[in-house]
Formats: sequence, structure tokens, C-alpha cells
Amino acid sequence: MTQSTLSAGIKDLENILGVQLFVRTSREVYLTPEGQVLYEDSHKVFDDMNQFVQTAKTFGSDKGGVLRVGIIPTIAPYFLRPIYQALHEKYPDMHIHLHEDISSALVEGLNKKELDIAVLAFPYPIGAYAHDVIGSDPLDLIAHEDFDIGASDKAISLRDVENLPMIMLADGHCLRDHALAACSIGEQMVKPSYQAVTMASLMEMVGAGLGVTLVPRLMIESKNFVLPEGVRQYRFKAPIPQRQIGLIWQSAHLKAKAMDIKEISAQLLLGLT
Amino acid sequence: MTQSTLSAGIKDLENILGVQLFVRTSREVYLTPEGQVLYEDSHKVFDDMNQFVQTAKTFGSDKGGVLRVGIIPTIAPYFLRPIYQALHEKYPDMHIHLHEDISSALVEGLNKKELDIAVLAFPYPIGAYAHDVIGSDPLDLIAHEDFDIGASDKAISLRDVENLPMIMLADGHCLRDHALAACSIGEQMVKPSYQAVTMASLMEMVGAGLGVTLVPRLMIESKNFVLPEGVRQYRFKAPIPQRQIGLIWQSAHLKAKAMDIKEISAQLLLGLT
DNA sequence: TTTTCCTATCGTTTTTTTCGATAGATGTGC
DNA sequence: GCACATCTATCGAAAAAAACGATAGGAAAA
Repeated sequence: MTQSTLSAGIKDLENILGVQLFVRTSREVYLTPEGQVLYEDSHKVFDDMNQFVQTAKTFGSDKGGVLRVGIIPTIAPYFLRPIYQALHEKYPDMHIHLHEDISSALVEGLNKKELDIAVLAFPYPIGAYAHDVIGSDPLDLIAHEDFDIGASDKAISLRDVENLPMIMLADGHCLRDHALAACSIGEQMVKPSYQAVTMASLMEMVGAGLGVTLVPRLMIESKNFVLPEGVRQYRFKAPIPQRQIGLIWQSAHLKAKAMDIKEISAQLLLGLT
Repeated sequence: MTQSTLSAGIKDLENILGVQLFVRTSREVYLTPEGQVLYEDSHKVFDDMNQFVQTAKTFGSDKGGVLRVGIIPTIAPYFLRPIYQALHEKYPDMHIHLHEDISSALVEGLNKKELDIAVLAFPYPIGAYAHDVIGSDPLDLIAHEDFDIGASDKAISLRDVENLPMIMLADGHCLRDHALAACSIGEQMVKPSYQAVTMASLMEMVGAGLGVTLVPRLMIESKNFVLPEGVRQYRFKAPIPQRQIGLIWQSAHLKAKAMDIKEISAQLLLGLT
């Protein structure tokens, strides 16, 4: 770059910014106070840019990239870690983003190309997406002992719950639909006055004796789960109500990154007894 | 911008960054996972740039700008606020930067055009810079009562201190030179084993009875100052040892910003009784 | 099968950037 | 006081880069 180019460039910059950056005499040139402060400030912009390019390069490398995984709230707490670990182990250079939302939002996320993989419970209408079931999750009945259904260790039948007051997760949570479908009972049986948005509050309601509910065994057997005082768990005899846990995904991106989601789901299948 | 230009631009960007940003089919175009993350990341860079330009515009406005003021450590704690307030009141849109350092560093800062104004104590060799004295600061003797010089309210003469063990600030602090010059005593009288870098530790040494020292009255009369236990203050009778407090400045920048430093120093002169 | 709706490519035109030469201004040394 | 060194600013010419318009090609929709 020649002197004239540099000179004109600085002048242009000064005009654009509206500040004099340099003091020019015929003998010496130095930064104005404003110029000096702005010079130091400018490093921040350059640092950010370099950071940005650096990130891009990582993404562009052979194995690097971004994987956006969505999980529904009734699976996430109990299955998030094995999923993350399996993915991270197989693709250690991938940046894995996790999103928790209800099934409809996850499918919408896939449609809008904002998600690559969704972990949800079947049956669920997923359209044309590829999918893999990685295991079954039986639903058990949870009831306060006051309801006097019988001993905890005795399997019950679906007919036993027909007249019990059902509490459910709010509309939109697929567990609600699965429970309803499994019991062959209609919406009219559900107590509308009690609707939880999280499993934790659902459990509290059951603990308070407000009603009974169906919960995934995945949850009951998780390490952090404790059955509230006075609440009993009942397993069903065949036909056992259950939901299927599976993955659906956007094939285009995974193919581009040479990722084989089938391997991942096979591995998860083994992990889920 | 036409489609071909945009298309080529995106392709170039992808090659530069080494990442595929868009998935292109013959029917639709959407961001890859990496593209989406990078798109969000890019906002940070733009935000910083806008911030930068915004700052520049502020600096460029009529009254805006940057003023870098240096103050020596033996003045700063007692005079920083009135100086800042006087400047801020007169030039409210200015960004005032304060630096604390010894006289030599401040003059060097002016030479390197990294400072606009320096507040220091005279006499001091400042070369060709313009300067203004804004007041005198008498030096008083501080000594532990064990030294038995007399009552605190009785003025002493310079001869009384000739044989007392002097403690001083470390080399480089102008107060050291002023005290030495004022007492007409040489380096040999100063106890080399005790040299403080701050006035606070100097006071502690005097409080411990390790020696006596000369301190600026500015300091003694400051609100936050308390004389340590057992330490007495003595004023001198004429000729009173003292230092002059004044400003030196870079005229070029102040003229460019139409700042009149004389007005400031006149105002400060009134504030200093 | 035709139409529609995209992207990619290519040669041309337009705009921007860079260059080299030169003028002007100012302090330095003889 | 005069030539010289050392800096910036300016200008027209040359080079580089960007934008354009037209067109080809591919895949889903009609």
C-alpha cells in the first residue's frame, strides 16, 4: 500500500466517523486522544471477528460442526445424559445444542430446519421424517394409598383405573395423549381442575391425594426420583400401557456431516434395558 | 443487488470461512446448522461495530471528545475530585480519563502524546510545556511525640529538623526531592533503610517511631486523614518549605477542542485556599 | 410433459481501489 | 538565508473488484 492510498484511506475513515483520528503536521503524525481511544476500542471488534472466523473454521473442519438436538420434557430429565454422552463420544468435535420442548414444537423445529434430531415418544404423527425406536417405556399407575387399590406388588388391570380420578399433564404434552389412549378412557374422565405442566408438580398433586396418574417407568426408576409419602406405584398386567421412545431426524444435514444416526440409536437401545 | 451477485458473494464467504452456510436445493434454500449458529454469532460483531461507530460519533460531536489527565500520587488523593469536577462541569460531554503516575512518567506521557494535561508539583523540569500554578502547598513536619521537639502548636524552624532521622518516599516521587530541597539537607541525612512508596505506609512508619517526615498540608487537611496515635504535626516558621501545585498541558489538542485550560486553573485556584 | 421456481455460471459494464508522480509545508544543517 | 530532508495532500491513470444481465440447468408442481 502506497502513502497516497493510506493517506486517502485515513481521511475517508475520519470523514465517515466524523472524528479527527490523527494530528498531522508537516513534520510528524500522531494519534489524537480520540484516535488513541478508538484505536484501543477497535481491538475488540477485531478480536470478535477473529473469534467468529475461528468458530467457522472449527465448524468447517472434517469432523466439526453443530448438532441441534430437541428432547421432550417427559424424556429429557431421564435420558438427556446418555443421549448427549453417546453423541459426544461418537462425534467429539461436534458442538451439541440441546433444546427442551413439547413434541409439536420439536417437529416444527425440524420443519423450520432449526433442529437436526428430535427425541420423542411414539405414537406421534411425524410426517415423512426418518425415525428409529430405541425402546419401550411402560406406564405405571401412581396413586395415594387412600384410594385403596390393593398392595403395591400386585399387578393391576386397566379396568381397575376406569373409575379413578385422573390427573394429567397439560394439553400438548404427548404423555397425556399416550396415557389417555392406553387406558381407553376419554377426556371426560380427566379432572380438568388439576393440570400440571411438569412431572414434579403432577407428583405433588398425587401426593396430596387429588387423584391418580400414569407415569413413565423411566421416571420412576431414575436415580433422583422419590415416591412421595403415602403414594404407591402399581404395575399393569398385560396389555401393559406403554409409549415408545425414539429419534426422528433431518437426513440432509447428518448425511452432509457423514453422521450415522442408526449407530447412535443402536447404542442407546442397548443402554435402555 | 442482483441474485447472481448475492449468490457469488455467499459462495465466496463459504470458501473463505471453510464452512457450508446454506443448503441449496433446486427448490428451497435454508441455513445449515453451522450457518444458523454463525449467523447468530455474527450479530455480536455487528453490535460491537455499531458501538464503535457510536463512540466515534460522540467523540466527533462539537463538544465531545477525550481528555487524558495525569496526576502524581502525592496530589491525586486530595485533589482528584475537584479537578475532575471542574473539568466535567465545564466540558460535560468530554470523556475524562485519569492516570496516576510519578512526574517523570506524566511528562513522558505528554511527550508521547498519550496525555493532554498533567497535574504535578513544582519545581520540576517540564521543558517547553505551557504551565499554570494553581496554588502553594506548605510542607509540615510529622514526628512521633518521643522525638520531643516541642508542642504541636509551636512553629518550628528548619534548623530543628537537621539532626532528625528522615524517612522519605522512594526515589522518583517528586515530594522526596521537594522535601530534600526545602530542608537544605542532602541525601546522606535520609535513612535508606526505610523508603515508602505510598503516603499511607510513610505515615505508618512515622507512627512506629522509625523517623520523621515532611508531608503536604493538602494531605493533612484532607477529610480522610487521621494523624496516627502518638504522632504530632509541626508547622514551620518562615521560610516555610513548600511545593507549588500546577498544571502542564499539550496545547495542540486543547486548542483543537476549543478548551481553555486557563479558565480551569483559575477556578481551581479559587478552590484551593 | 410443460411450467414454475429455484441456483450457478459467464462475459460485460460499472465502481472502487490503488498507484506513481508531484506540489506544498516546515524544520534542519551548511 | 538557501538547499535539503521529511512529511502530507492531491490528481489523473491504471488495475482490481464488484455488480449486472442473460442464460443454462435441475427438480418439484401443475
